[in-house]
Amino acid sequence: MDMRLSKSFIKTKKNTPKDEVAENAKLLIRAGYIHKEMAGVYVYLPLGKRVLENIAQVVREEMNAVGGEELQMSVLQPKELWETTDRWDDEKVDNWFKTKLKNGTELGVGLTHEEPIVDALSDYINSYKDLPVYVYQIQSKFRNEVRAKSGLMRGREFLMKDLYSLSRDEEEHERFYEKITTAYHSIYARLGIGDITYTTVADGGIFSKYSREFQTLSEVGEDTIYVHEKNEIAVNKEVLNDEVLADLGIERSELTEETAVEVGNIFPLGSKYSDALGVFYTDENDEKHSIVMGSYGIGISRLMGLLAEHFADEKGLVWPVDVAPFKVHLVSLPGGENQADQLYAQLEDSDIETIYDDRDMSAGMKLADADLMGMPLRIVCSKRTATEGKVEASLRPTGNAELIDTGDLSAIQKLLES
RNA sequence: CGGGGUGUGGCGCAGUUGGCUAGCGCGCGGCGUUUGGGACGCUGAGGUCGUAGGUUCGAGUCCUAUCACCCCGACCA
Repeated sequence: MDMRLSKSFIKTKKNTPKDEVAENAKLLIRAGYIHKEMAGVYVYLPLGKRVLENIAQVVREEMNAVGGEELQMSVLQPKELWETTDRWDDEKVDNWFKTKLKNGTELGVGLTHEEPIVDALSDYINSYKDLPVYVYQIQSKFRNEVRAKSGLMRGREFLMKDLYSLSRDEEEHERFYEKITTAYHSIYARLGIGDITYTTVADGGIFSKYSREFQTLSEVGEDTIYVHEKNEIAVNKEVLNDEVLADLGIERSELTEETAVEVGNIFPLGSKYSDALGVFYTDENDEKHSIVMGSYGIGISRLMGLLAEHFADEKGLVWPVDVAPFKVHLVSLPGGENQADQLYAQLEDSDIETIYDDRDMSAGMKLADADLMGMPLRIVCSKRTATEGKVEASLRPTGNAELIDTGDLSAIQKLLES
């Protein structure tokens, strides 16, 4: 992909709109990653789109690894399905976006997909041989939040991965529940927040005693959790009581209070939805059984906001390598244009994704932009480096510069892996 | 949905007790000089002041309504 800044419409900004307060949105707007369409609704510009895709890809790989099959549900949903499970009423679920067909038929705009998933899969599930089934999608969700805030962290339209499991019994469900907990941790580890993300005991709703949240420590979080450092778990403030402590076999005094961002939540659903929608399976003896379900969410766009804000420094964004829209930010300064052109061609031929700042602008502005945009590795070509037959490489997190031989792609690769 | 606040060129802001042609910085176009940390000179384009009513000789400024946005709270992935 040719990504020369001189040809792209992307531009950085010095000022951010004054009505944007959340640090993640401010940074991403200034750096040219997103555009604010309205409160809680953002447009993903080319750079932002690539970040979103990269995060989604990490999630996708881990979901596939535990047997997930990706599909895409519809955003428009029929009212009847939700009436079956008594979730259509605004009294029950108050953040629906609802709309109507020309003939007056009411429709829901997807905010979650338990009912439609069960309904769609009912065509394919009859026997015990058809189970278990693990399906997921990565799709925009719409929720009519009374108050959008915190930039990408709480929008009205947001990208989410939701997986649904349909198992033969509690035991089979349990096994998958544990497996996906492990998969979630792999995801957070790959995104660079593994060490500050805790499996957290949270409210289980009506289906089970507890659900599991995945909470990442961050001052910008909306949740308060109590971390048990030794056991590497946490308890959401909402459910912190003697009973929970007893269930977990821990003491109140061992917990420390932290602020965190919910980056995932997994729920045991029992057979509420499958029963209500009349979807069962028959076993070897031709006996009818309920299907045990679970649902598993990860907010992709929220993660983007969190990562943007978490890794940023006073100069701008700092992306983890796996998430960065481009791995290398190549900058040409006067006298280094030819050297940079050549290197760009080489990088293009290899699979090292590179954004090339070939604009005719002052050095200070180009270097500041490179910092702001936050690619992991910056390479500068200038009169100085061209004369020496070297290029200057510096890693964004540290800023430490070193000279490497022109065209030494393996040195570049090595730096990216460090 | 309760409380608080803000709407003036693309962005950030100023605009006096109502007064004359609505300013400034950044950004943008042209020309020239510059070039390792957000360069400079000259020059130019761009706004019926959120919207709709009203008061007044006269409204960015006062009144009413309305819309949008932000913050705190409640709620939520």
